[in-house]
Amino acid sequence: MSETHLQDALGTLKTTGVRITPQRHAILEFLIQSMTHPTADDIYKALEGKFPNMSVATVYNNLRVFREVGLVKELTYGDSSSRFDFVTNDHYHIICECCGKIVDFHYPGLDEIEHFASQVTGFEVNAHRLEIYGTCPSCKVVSENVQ
Amino acid sequence: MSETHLQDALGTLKTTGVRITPQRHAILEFLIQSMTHPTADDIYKALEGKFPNMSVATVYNNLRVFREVGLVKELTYGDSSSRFDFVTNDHYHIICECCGKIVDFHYPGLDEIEHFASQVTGFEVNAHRLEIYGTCPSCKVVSENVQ
DNA sequence: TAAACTAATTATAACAATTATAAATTAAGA
DNA sequence: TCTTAATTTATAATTGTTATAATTAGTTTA
Repeated sequence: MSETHLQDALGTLKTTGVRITPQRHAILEFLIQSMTHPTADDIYKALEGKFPNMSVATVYNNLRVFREVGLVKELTYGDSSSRFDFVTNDHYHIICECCGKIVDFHYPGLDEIEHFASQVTGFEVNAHRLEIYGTCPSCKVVSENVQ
Repeated sequence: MSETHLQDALGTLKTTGVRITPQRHAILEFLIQSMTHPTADDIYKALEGKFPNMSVATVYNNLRVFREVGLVKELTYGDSSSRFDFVTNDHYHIICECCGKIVDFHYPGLDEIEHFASQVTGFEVNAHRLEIYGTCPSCKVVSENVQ
């Protein structure tokens, strides 16, 4: 399954005329198999072993390229650094305010609110972003024990 | 109306034991009357005339204080710097991907999706964040003329 | 009202994420 | 294989934000 994702992604690069370098291959592979929505630095560190000479700039450059061709989504939260998410089918994120964990969940599109906003503001709507914030099960346990 | 907001905000500061300084007064005033969701630097520049000696740190410190007492919301988008929004009643934002304009609109809460996410993930839900992206009316006109 | 205490401001330096630059390298088509 | 333009690397620069320490100013208490 993730193998198919990788093949699809490489196909996308080919058709959009983006060269497939070993670094790009590795970054994509890591993003696909990673369930943790890594930061640029996470990716850099994870690939240090395979590419001892890789520059941080390469990671940033390629994440931008991937974003531009629609393979990757950039998630910006309050904290300093962006997180990157390989785009598969549409899903939303729920984020633990205690430990920062991000969990995916699926939900039918919010067409209604998009339509409403478009009516009210006169904008032409393209997309939306939704996140839910709360406390994950394991942090809940911890906070109960503290009390 | 915005006068009331200011009074309410000052009241909140008083009850939470946060000192009301001229700088804080001015930052709040600016945030309330501003319809543009300014960055910290916008605020700093706007108050330069009134407070020639004010430090950027003061702006950041106070925005953090305001956020902590719930007067202000920090909005982080892809671009480098955060934007700050005086919290009135609940509203959402629609953002123009062309010119960056942010427009408020009201919509009933999305309790259903919060509840759903909570069920599916086991999180305890606190809040959510929703933004709509699109093209604002004036940018639409421009892009039509270009074609 | 004055003194004392504490919080806030200022100026500055430090930091960290990201981007720009230029030289060296390399993927991919002819 | 050769050529060319894209990519990588190494490094420096930039920028938003935070930390620090000294100064200033609100607030409380006597």
